[in-house]
Amino acid sequence: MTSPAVSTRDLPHPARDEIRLEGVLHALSDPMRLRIVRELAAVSGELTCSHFDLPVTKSTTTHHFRVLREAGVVQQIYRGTAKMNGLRRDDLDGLFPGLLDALLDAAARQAVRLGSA
Amino acid sequence: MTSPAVSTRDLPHPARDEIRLEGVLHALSDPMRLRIVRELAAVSGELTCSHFDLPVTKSTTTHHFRVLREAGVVQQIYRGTAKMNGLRRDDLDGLFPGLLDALLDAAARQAVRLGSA
DNA sequence: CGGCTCGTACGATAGGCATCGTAGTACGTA
DNA sequence: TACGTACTACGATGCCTATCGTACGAGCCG
Repeated sequence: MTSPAVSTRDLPHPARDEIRLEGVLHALSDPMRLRIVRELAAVSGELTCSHFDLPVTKSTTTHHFRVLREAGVVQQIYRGTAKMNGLRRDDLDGLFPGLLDALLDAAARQAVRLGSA
Repeated sequence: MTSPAVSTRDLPHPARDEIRLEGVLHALSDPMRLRIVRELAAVSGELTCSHFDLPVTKSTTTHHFRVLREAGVVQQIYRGTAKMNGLRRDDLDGLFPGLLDALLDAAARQAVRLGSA
């Protein structure tokens, strides 16, 4: 090896300029993925895949994370056996200022509206 | 007839409380529908279905308008043979403040980024 | 080394959906 | 009434996708 990479495996991410609004909206139109993004935004850091306790199998969870990554919503890197996930907030805010916050706020409002008394 | 309705045909719309964020995002994740919404926002009024010159057949156009209506994004009423379409801006702004503007701004920025020099 | 955990890959399946074409309905007008 | 316009309904088609199960690979630990 010539470079001390974090891991031997690396994952394809779209460049900032390749991120499409339609793709982002489609990625966020799935309840599971919207939930993942909300949790990531709440901690404003990185989380492992296994941190999320979703009501689907691990195969499906992997699929959702890939959709989010390929849409440019999250960034993923391997760290040992774990895979860390983080929101691409800088890129999204740069491309679509205010959009992510508006989406998160909308999701939070809907959660309050539907989930509580 | 007991009521002077605008038309004999009426179209089912979701009530404001029934509008779901995921549905709105899904509706807007299609390029055709995003384009329709952008045009509606630009005129801030009502437009007929036939006003839109989309690169799809009229069947498909009807389908897209129905998706937008059932998601709660647009409101439709018959006026004679024409069907008028308008954004449900008040309802969307009430449920998700700032979201629609952020989405329209994001779409405009992407259009500039992709479409012009 | 042996096993354990985390995550992936692949195939299958079932459902959704964007698109089309054709046939039909509602409304206005000559 | 007869015709034209605006939109709809329905069926077909092909693609995408959310889900699962099983088998596998990569890295840690005893």
